[in-house]
Amino acid sequence: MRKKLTAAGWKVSSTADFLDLTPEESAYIEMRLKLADGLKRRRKQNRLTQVEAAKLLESSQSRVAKMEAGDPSVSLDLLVKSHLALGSSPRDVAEIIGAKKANAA
Amino acid sequence: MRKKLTAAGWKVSSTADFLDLTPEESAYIEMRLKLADGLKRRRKQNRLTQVEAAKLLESSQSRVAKMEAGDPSVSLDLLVKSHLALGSSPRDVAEIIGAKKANAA
DNA sequence: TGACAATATGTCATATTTGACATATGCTGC
DNA sequence: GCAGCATATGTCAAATATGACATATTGTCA
Repeated sequence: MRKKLTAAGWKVSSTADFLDLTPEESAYIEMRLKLADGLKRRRKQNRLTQVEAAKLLESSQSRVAKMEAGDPSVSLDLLVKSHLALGSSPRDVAEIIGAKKANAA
Repeated sequence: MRKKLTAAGWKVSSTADFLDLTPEESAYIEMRLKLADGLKRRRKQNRLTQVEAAKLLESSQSRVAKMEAGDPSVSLDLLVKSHLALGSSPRDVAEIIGAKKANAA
């Protein structure tokens, strides 16, 4: 599997090498990836499966998977709302966005 | 004019008294209002009119007005993208979100 | 190996968001 | 008063996001 993340749809490694994106575009995508990552961590903290989380969020397992993958079909709105619904405070969200990197481990 | 903000569409005073919203809902709305407010400040720092900002953002004056008003028809995506396009860094965005209040003056 | 749970991926009808436009209101200086 | 800008509000067709569903992949435990 290696370090081939290529976060779905955008072909972006969360490390650095973007394609030909403007700084704003990469900043935007990095923010999304950080939120996506954070969401997965938050769900696991709560010891929920994607199915259970989906129920809480009144959504579907597939969409939760897409959220956590940073899929382009997921909006910032949904990412942030999901964070709040899973117990993140606005300050938590701010910290996730402001943090240095999004790497998973 | 007084302190009657009632941020468009949602009937929310940015001070405190929401209607019957869940904590997550009010947190979400507060985040939006902070970003909306911050966007107006950012635009003014850059000494742009809404028309000029709209050109930069490849949008329209009316939408810029709605963004700054925190209109429900504006998504978090658009608010954040606009911030980045007007020169805010992700850290700036994080600070705006994490800040205590959104009051205008 | 197989069975089972968790997660991922693809598609689609519906719902929401978009830029654009018209038009209204406000705000200065005359 | 009335130009002239700047900002606000309402509407709409086109674009995008949504939950739901089917199906595929990936574990993991025996």
